[in-house]
Amino acid sequence: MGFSRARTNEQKQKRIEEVMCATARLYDTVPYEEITFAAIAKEAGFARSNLYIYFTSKEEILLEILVSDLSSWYQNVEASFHVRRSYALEEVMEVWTDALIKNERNLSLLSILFTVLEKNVTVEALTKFKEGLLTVQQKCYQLLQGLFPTASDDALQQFLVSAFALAQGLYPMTRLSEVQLEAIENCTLGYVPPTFRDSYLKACIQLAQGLFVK
Amino acid sequence: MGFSRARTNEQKQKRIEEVMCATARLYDTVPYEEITFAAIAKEAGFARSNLYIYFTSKEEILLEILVSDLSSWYQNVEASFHVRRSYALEEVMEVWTDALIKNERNLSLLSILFTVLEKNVTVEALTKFKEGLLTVQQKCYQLLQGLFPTASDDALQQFLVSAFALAQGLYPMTRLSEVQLEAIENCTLGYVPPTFRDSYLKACIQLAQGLFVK
Amino acid sequence: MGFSRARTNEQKQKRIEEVMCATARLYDTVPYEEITFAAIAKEAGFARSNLYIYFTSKEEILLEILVSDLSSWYQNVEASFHVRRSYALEEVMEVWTDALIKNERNLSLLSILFTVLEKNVTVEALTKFKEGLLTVQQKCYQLLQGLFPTASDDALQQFLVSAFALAQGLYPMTRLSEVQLEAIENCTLGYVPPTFRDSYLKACIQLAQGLFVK
Amino acid sequence: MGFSRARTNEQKQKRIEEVMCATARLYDTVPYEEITFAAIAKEAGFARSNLYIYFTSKEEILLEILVSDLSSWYQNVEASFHVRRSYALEEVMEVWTDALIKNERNLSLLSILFTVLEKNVTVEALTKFKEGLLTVQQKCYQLLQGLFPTASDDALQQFLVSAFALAQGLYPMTRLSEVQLEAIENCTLGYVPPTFRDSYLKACIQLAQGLFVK
DNA sequence: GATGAATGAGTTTTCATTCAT
DNA sequence: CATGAATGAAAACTCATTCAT
Repeated sequence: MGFSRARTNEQKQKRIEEVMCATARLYDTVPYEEITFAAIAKEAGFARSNLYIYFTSKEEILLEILVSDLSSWYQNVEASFHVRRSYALEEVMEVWTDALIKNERNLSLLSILFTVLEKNVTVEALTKFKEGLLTVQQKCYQLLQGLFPTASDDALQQFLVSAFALAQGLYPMTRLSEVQLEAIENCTLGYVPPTFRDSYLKACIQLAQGLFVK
Repeated sequence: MGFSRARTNEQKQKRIEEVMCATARLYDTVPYEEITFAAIAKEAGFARSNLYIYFTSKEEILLEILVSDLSSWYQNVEASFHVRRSYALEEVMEVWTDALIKNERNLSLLSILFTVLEKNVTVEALTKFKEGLLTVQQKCYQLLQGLFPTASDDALQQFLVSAFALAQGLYPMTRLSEVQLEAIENCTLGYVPPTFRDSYLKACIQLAQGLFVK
Repeated sequence: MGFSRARTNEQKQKRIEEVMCATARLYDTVPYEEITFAAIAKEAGFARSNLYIYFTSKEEILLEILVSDLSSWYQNVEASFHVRRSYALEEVMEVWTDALIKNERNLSLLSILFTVLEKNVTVEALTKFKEGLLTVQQKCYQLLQGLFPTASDDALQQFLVSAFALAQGLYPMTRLSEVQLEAIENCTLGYVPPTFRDSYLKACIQLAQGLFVK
Repeated sequence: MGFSRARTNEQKQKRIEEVMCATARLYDTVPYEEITFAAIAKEAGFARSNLYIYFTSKEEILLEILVSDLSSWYQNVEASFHVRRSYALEEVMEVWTDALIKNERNLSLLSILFTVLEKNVTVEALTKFKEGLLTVQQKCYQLLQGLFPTASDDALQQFLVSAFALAQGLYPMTRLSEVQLEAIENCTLGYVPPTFRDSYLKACIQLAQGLFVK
């Protein structure tokens, strides 16, 4: 009962997804350090040692989740532009931003991508991830190229890098834990944490101006 | 007795600095997870249990180091502008950027500030840190106000947030480990990692344009 | 049906030999503890669980290998004496020793036979092995009897036991790992590890003197 | 209650001895693979993690035990010869053999010294052990030199190596487990396991003849 | 105040073995 | 017969933390 063996490739794929789901659920509920193979196994409902068949570290799993999140984010963005007409810069940036906000886990994972996830992973796993990441990045590039045909290649690249870096840096400033909020309240100097949508949108519009400079 | 207490406090302060130095040294040489109370104690040359008198977690120590790094960064920036004359936006941004680059540990710590450091620390320690952080931030604000007197408060705040977020997000994209570099090389799609100075400077100049919009 | 069973038995025998070969290859290349059912299965190229049909522990496999090694060693020795003439004691011992040296794995397995292999094996497997071992031993006895017709039964038995025990004890003293060699070098007291051929030959000649005592 | 902290060096030494005793007790009662840090800790009555302060592997502990056993064996042998007179070869060998038999654990550890213990140990630990081993070996050498003044250096060395190798190889042939005994009984060919004292003594006397050859 | 021995909890990892297919 | 996913158990090891001195 309860547990059928993963025999065919599809079943195996299903197992992998079960692990990813369990990990994602954990990621949404407990702090990062509490995500261990033990916790994932418990959440997924199978033996810890069984996980080793599919993954070799939690970072590997999280990278897999991130690729999937990024892909669906991109599809979201792309879908918003299928109509054949030209868009104002502000419109484009709003779509871009709102698609990001739609999947918070995506933003959250991006925030620790280079500092945590990529630092604790084998070359093989990272190569696989990068392949996926660069694919999305390239699609973004082509999409922007279509939307802003007058922009130079360099400017587009520069925008992409800045827009991602900004998202990665800004997001954790705007999603604060209880402890962080309390600490801010305790401060004598006033501080109002930024809102992601507002700050990111404004900054992106500003950065996007660079696309139209000769 | 008053004298004795002062002497004790001095000694205490000296101890604290020794711990910070040792931790900073470790941070510069070993990966983050390898910084443990055991390692710090060994590096500082005294008993592990002794550390508990001064700090309760490694994050607390790193926050302390970060405040100090940020302060000296700000002093660097400020010192560059003591002359009484007006500066071009590009000039200001270059100084700002180059001062950041001067202390890489500062950038590195900022990159994990909100995602790692602030998440594993007591309210008390975080409050103390935030107090220091906000002080520096306010000084930055005032400095920029002096340099760009026509900019609105909101625009200045928005710039500050974006500029910091960008630094935090961009830096780890540009300082890659061996594994990261190897993974990139393995990829079929080409990818050239951005340079911090170049990308950051360009983006900041772009962001700073927002200071002059009505 | 009888044919089919025969065919099955042949296949089974082939499988067994594949396992033995794979294990022997492993034994020659990796340290003992790294020889696991997982490693053997991988080396042999079939499923781990499949091994359980043929063997129940790695020691069982190694015992099988050892019997085979011992047999071929004995054949080697015997073949050297097929000529109808009498041999000097020294000559006999040289042949005996050189045949041993020819198959190092044999010596290596003998060195752990009583201490490791026989301690981790079922009675059934051990019985089967002992049967093979005693057969070889008896042939040795008869060969020596032929070569030294004046020697008493007791003396021959005593010689055989000593000669084997000596080989088992001496061999590991002469095949040292990197770590062992380094440790020896580090010692303040000088130590030159013995050479197997030289030490064994001399000792055997000495032991064989006992064959001619009344 | 029950457990005072090891503060002074003597107390620390006492702890080390407690660990060694516990390990020795285990060695006498359970098969080798069952001697783990967990088992030793349980036997010694302290926390497993505490063991890591004193030792880093069970082999290290067993080597320590072996040095101690060897030393007491040597003292035993030496003490038997304090009288100022000359001894017959047979007498010497009897003393030598009986001293060996007195400490069975010594013989048992020697039997796995080169094949098991020395293979799973750090260079540092092994160096320390070898230092001790060579010291005993040298004393043996000098003792034999005194007893057999006409023997050449080479012959003495050769004898020592052979005598030790023989002990190491012979002992496990004579101390058989239940399983081993049962397997022998099951065999169609008869086999009577040798007795250590008898076989070793005879072989040693034979080997010692080599001391008087020019 | 400083020390370092001692602890307990926890994680990672691997193995032999089973069992459904 | 053969497979390989799944399991449970256990080993090695490390860390933060406490506590007697």
